[in-house]
Amino acid sequence: MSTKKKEPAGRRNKTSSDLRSQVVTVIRSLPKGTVSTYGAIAVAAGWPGAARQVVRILRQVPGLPWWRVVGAGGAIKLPGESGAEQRFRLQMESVTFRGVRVDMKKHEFLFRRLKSPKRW
DNA sequence: AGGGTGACGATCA
DNA sequence: ATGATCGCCACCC
Repeated sequence: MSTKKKEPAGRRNKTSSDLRSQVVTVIRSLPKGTVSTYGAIAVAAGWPGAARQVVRILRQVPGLPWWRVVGAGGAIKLPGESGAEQRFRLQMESVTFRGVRVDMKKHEFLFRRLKSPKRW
């Protein structure tokens, strides 16, 4: 074994395409009338801390229910017209707001045990 | 190689 | 609640 490279521990070494497909799957699993956050999706996809990548994927992959993904606390992060459209689409799915943010108490989709004791 | 960017997120003033 | 800062990650000059 010559020059064996060590991978930084703790970091996912899977290719971005793997993670990307997982993120896509997670996003597509969001039921109508529910929402999730960039960060939560990253965690659910096994990619904690990669909220920004979730955004990138969201923009790059067509056909995803992008409007069901909001910022932490239910904030609409999309600027301008796009943000208005997102809110409109959500309200169309009976998602309610509390001021400028989604009422997460009622609509946030909880993925299977993001944290919590054993068993996922 | 080096630096800038973003639909982020948590923390602090 | 608002704005600044810092940490994070992949992508694009």
